[in-house]
Amino acid sequence: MNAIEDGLLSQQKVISLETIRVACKNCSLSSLCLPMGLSQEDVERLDDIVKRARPLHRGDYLFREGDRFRSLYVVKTGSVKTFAPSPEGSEQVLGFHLPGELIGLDAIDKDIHACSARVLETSAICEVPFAHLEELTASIPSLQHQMYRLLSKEISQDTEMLLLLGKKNAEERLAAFLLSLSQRLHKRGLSPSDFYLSMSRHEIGNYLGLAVETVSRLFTRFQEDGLMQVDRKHIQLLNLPALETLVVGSDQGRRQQQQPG
Amino acid sequence: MNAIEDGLLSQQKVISLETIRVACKNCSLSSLCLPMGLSQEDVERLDDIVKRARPLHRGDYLFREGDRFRSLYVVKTGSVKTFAPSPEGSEQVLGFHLPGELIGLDAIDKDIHACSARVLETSAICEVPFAHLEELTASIPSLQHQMYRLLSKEISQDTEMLLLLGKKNAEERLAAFLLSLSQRLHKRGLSPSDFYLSMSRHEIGNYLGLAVETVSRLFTRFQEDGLMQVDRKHIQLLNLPALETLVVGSDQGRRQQQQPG
DNA sequence: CGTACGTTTGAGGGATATCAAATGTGGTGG
DNA sequence: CCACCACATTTGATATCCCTCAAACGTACG
Repeated sequence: MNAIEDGLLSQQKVISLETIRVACKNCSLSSLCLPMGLSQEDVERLDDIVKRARPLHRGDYLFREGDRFRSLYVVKTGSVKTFAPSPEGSEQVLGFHLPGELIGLDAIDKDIHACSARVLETSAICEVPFAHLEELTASIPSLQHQMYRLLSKEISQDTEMLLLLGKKNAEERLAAFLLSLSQRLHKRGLSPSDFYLSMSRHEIGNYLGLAVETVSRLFTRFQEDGLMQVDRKHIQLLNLPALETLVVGSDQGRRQQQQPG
Repeated sequence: MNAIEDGLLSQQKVISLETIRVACKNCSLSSLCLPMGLSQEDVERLDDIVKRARPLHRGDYLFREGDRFRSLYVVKTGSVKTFAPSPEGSEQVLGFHLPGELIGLDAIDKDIHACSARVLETSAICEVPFAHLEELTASIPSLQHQMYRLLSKEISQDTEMLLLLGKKNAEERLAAFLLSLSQRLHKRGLSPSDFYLSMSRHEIGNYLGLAVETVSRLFTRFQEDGLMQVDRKHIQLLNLPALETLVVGSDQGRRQQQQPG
């Protein structure tokens, strides 16, 4: 289960690890290399279009807002944040991207990047020229389906985030954030309860729609409550079930619902 | 420009209105029927898979959360809301869908609907069986590209909404909501400044992450300020430029930004 | 015509932003 | 290696936006 995305495995027939290994010989795009039903040949075609990962460093840009859209990017190791300029200077952090995750899908429509992507720590990133990928998907139906699923999944994730920002209070938001990181790292075979944050408190707050101070206070509180151990960027989640309970909330963390017709 | 989506026309070579008319003879999916480069034959193939619009009434469900995913839906006339159950009873309104807009893209990934779609007023809705559409896109490259763009566009829209919920205050949110409706209606050839709201104040509040009372008070205030005329569900926007100014905000409507590395 | 519900308006309180300042940390240059 | 600076984080005090509670009113529908 290590380097493999849950969602991609589910609903798919079992395939040999060999197939995966070959497809990922570039460690290129675990998200894309799993479309089942690909022949060895197809897998190699997919692999061929992927540019090998080059190491990037903190602060480097994958692309900037306004750039022409050319490629998707897959995080191999490290992490990346995407953010959009809010009118007038300030920014909205749109997401943090961990190993195995795809960046740039939102730019297909306009053919221009509407957000910027910046590397948070030394990272290895693969580039997938979209034009090539698109050609390939036209001739490999299962790959096409995979692409639809990836795009659709991105929409689902945004939807979840909308729910978070629209309905959750500060406590629930931070708990959800921590659990999300935990689960995503776990999928990649890393520890779900012991990890380093590559982003600042400021960036976390921005992402969650909270002030830095609120984030800081919550970290302190969570620690006091025995939910986690915080040491600078080093995080240890001591009570995952409790965090999950927090996220669900008593459902009255904030605001109310609407009624039928 | 009437029944045609801006975004779909842009970046596309000019085509004859005839082509569009044919493709839309079902009034099926104006969002999908515009992929340029389709032969007359292709257009007919696309058209054939679309089930004709049937009239639905307020409260009818297009699908419910948990339903197996089979089709996308295109609003022909009327309006639809989508909403997801928040854990424990309450709901989060995810979106309001006006004529020409597509519903259901988020369900492709899991093959199960994660949200419900409910008709807000008597509406005509077209159904597009996704399996058929997918087959078709495999053999018509430009249609495939169109699908990618539609999915991508959905992501961009969610992203914008994230920014709204994360960074805007109540006033800015409502102004943005009104402008969004205005612009989308305008695209469909309807008045951008005079329309009826098919959703309740409650639903608007839920969607925007605000309490009903706040929405109501803001309507009152906007009216006092001469920005709009409100009579029950009937809305007249009297000062679109001023609303736009409101949306952009002085950029300090709420919260702050993060800093570089 | 009555009941239910959607909307509006008012009063008050609470969650979280904002302001301010102390402390901790990492990097730089002397 | 230390002094220094910039900045990240934490902590405290205060302000404010918006939610919550409450009630009146309007409207729709049986």
